[in-house]
Amino acid sequence: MPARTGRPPKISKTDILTAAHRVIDEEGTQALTMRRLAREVGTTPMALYHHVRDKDELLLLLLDEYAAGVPRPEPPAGAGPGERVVAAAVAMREALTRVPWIVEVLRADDLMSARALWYPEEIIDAAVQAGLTPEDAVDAYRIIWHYTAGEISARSAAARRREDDRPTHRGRVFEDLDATRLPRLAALGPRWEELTSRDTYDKGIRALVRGLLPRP
Amino acid sequence: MPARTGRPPKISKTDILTAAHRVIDEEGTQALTMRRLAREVGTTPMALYHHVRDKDELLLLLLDEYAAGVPRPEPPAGAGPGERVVAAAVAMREALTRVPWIVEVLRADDLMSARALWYPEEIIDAAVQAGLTPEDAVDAYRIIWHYTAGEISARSAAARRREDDRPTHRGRVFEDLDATRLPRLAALGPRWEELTSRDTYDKGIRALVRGLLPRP
DNA sequence: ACCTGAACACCGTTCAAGT
DNA sequence: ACCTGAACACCGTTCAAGT
Repeated sequence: MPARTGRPPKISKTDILTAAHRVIDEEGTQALTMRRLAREVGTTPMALYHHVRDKDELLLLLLDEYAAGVPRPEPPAGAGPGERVVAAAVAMREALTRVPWIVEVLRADDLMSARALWYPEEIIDAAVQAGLTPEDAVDAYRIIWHYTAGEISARSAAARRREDDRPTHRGRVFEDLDATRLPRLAALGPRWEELTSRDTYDKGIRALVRGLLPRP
Repeated sequence: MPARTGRPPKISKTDILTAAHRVIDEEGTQALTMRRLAREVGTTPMALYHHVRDKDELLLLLLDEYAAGVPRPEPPAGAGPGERVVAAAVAMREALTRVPWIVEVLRADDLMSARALWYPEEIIDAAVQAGLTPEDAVDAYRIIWHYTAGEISARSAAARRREDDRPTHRGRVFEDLDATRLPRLAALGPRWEELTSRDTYDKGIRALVRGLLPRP
């Protein structure tokens, strides 16, 4: 092993990732810029590029770091395959809910940190146990993933909307619905806000499992 | 009606929206910036702010304009409620697929152009016909919406990825899977790309309908 | 009433130079 | 080997002034 030469490092990858994590946790994904991050770790924007190729790579590293902190949970003992799928999906959603920005990074590549692949593994395995072919089990996983990603991103967008309290477009639209063209919505109108703020993830995932797995 | 006074307009809202539409169609959402749009219609960025409050309002107007072009399809004649839900969901997804950027605008506010509310109306109505309470019908619609939004945005992200052909993170991850920890994925590994490029929207929506509506 | 110009406070990234 | 400075080519938006 040759002696390390040249200028000694001032900042490390770890410094960068720690700071990035902090910024995202405190102010959300859109606050994470290379320049902001540089300020946070006390260097110039360009120093960062010596440690990561570009912003995309930074996000991937962040994702990996986060995934490392998610423990692989045990499947519920004595549960049938359907319950195993539900448990894995609920755990996956739970893990992602605290970090909805990840869904945006992930969208292009599915759940692609090697450390988080436990979720698809468990869902696919349970689906095969339930009697699906491997191909159908992959379809089932992808359908569940699409549902989960959609739910998380809708919920985090709704949370953001509640924060800035300017009147929503939705509110204005629901105030003057044409009751003859849209009778159901017009009748539900006053309760729409309340009805659509309920957490229906569980209900949806159970419906999917009922519809996707063969009846026992 | 008083005579119009002052400087005659050089550009109209319609000019702006037409140009915006063109830019998005040709180069995608991320190409639509106020400055770029100004160049396109032949003015300064600031002139635009005389016609729209800000970029968000512009996106909402664009959404509305697009929704106006989506005809209200007839529910399939003689079909049961389950088939009506499937048909409406498939039509909704079809309408959105050509304009995936809309899903991002929509995410915060559900399907909130008054002109596109036919989709939730039809889905909720069919669900009530099938025997659900209005509350359960709203849940069913939202679950279907989350699934649909997730599917569309995953698919459009995948399409974008296919365009720039640098090797994907996913590819690298799937090359060295730990077969003892993740046996199912390791076995599927070589076929993952092929298996996850299939269109499974229909399969998912049918599973949801089976799982959400009471059995006939 | 409508448009312009200059300005503010930002982005990600490249490139050449410094220690 | 690692960091810096200046620069490029962008953003959305405000504000004061012009026609």
